Amino acid sequence: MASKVTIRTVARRAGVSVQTVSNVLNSPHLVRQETRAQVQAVIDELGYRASQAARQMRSGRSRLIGVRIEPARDGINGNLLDRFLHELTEAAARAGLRIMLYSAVDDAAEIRAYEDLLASYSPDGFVLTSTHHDDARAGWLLDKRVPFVTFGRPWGAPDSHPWVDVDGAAGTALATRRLLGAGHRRIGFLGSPEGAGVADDRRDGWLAAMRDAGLGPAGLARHVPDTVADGESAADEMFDGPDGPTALVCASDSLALGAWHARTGREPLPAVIGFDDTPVARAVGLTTVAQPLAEVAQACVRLLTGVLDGRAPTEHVLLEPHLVVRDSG
Amino acid sequence: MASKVTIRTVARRAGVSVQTVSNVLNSPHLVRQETRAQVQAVIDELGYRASQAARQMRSGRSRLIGVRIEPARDGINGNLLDRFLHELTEAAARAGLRIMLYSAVDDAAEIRAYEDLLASYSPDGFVLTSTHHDDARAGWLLDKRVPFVTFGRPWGAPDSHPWVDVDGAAGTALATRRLLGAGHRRIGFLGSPEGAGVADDRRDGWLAAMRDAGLGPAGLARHVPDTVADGESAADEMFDGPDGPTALVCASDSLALGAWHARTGREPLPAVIGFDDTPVARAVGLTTVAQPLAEVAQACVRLLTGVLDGRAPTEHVLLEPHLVVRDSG
DNA sequence: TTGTAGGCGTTATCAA
DNA sequence: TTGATAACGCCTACAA
Repeated sequence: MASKVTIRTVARRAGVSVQTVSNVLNSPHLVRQETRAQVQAVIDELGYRASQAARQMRSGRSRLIGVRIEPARDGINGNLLDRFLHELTEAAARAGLRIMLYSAVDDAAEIRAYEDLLASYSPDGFVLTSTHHDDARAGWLLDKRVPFVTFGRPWGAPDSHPWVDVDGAAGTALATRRLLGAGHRRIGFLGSPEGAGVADDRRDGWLAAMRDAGLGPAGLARHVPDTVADGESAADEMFDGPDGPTALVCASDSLALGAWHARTGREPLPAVIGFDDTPVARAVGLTTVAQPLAEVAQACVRLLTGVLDGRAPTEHVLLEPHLVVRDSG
Repeated sequence: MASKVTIRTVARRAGVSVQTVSNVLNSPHLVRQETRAQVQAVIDELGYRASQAARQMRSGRSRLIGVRIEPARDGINGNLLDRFLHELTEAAARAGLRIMLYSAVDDAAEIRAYEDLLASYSPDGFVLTSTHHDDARAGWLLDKRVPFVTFGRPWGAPDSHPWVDVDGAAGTALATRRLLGAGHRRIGFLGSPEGAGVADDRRDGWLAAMRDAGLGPAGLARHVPDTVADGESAADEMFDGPDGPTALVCASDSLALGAWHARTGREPLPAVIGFDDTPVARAVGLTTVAQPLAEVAQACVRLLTGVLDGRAPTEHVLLEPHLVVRDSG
């Protein structure tokens, strides 16, 4: 292993003081053009990079972002967060930040992870996913004045931190309007249990689009646990019922896949639209609502760096989803 | 923010020197039982944790593991690495290690990422995934004496680093024997192009199982790019051909899903078995070969910590996959 | 068994 | 515009 290149190595080689090298890196405007170029050449030649550990000791900033990786649940929807993580890693890298992973099974465990991480690696901030009602995490971080952004609105809580989210209601409205345009009138909605922010948001988009079209939604909505099996049995019942729907807007690809199974063999074939554009949707040819994950990730990084730089502590971003049209509706 | 708790805070509060606190943490056996309990009580009370930055400056160890997160490709098989990442995060945490993410599009970019990371955050080691022939990464790391483990054998290269892998041949043999047991005789194999280690390995298992059963594999193997569309058209051709297979062992769930589409409507219905137990397989009811990812992750951590502690530089672990039986075969 | 001194590599302060 | 010096928090010698 080549002996370590430190700021001193560079300084000596360039014939300047270590402070000058540090300035070239952190405050280039303080250094004379000529000196700067000279020092930069040595830096490039030696492939010098400042040690994060030393830098952090002095500056207090780790350039680390903590992100939770969830245990693989259902596997269909969980995939969404994995794709988000990919995008976030790249967006963070562009801002000079690295992602550090931790796992936790619930809010309380996640808060313990914060304590642990903050006291040892001291990440500069966190990106939280899957916000929900009575979310204990935001309050804790706010209280400790730890910078963070959430992917997901602060459901039912005041707007006291930066967040990025995708307009779920706009997504289901998009899906509903497409089905209306195709001539459907009895368009059902299949979602997860009411009370969760995301679930209600997606239902409201369908509801609004139906009402805008002058249609009554009576009896056309069902709420079941977010699994393929529950989706299938609920869709079967809906299709079988009197005045059953001819098309179904689903709040997730898991439910939509259940509905996709339930519709086979029926005549005429009911339309089904899912949500999240997961690999499963692509694989079976399910029309679905897609979230702009790359944009979400970029916005998260932008808002978080904003907070780190002491700007705009409660800005937020709401992005529009779009429809990916395949065979099912 | 509560003012920072350092080793001095703890020392003062416990009425001992900082050295004693450090010893309680790092060499408890040097400290008298009574003193140790006393100091530990203060540590717990204050929630003290040693600063990684300071610790790393002294000890040179970051307790960080670098892991590449790949751009989401096909989405079906890429999911495997995401699940592995979940397991790895947890296994690493149990060993007091944290995962730091980076992304790279090819070997060269990944090596640049190593240089970058090693010079700034200096992770203690790396976990590499997706090893392949002429893999430039292992050689580079070996040369720089950077500790690492691979999930994947050193295909075609000498056994000069620790690795963990799943026996792909055993997996396809398992699948083939199941089909043989169900009475099939013309069992085809659908895999990705030959020459890649993983691809050949999985083909060999099918081949061996066929020969063991006294059956000739002539004309029963096809190799196409690893996508659903290629899988579908190849499977269609195979099923349509003279003496076409009545069952298909596939080297991935992507190919198997293609075959799953191709088989519908045929009489009798051909059997199809996939590989990797991805969410898509679960969703459509595909029988598939599952890799023990939690065990792989644990083994990776065990081998890597072994290297970090200066032990067993070339140990390796080959794990057995198992069959997840669903509807398709 | 406990305490003291020094240094890891960097950046902020201040002086030149 | 540049340079010397101190300090961040910890751990390893070494001394008591």
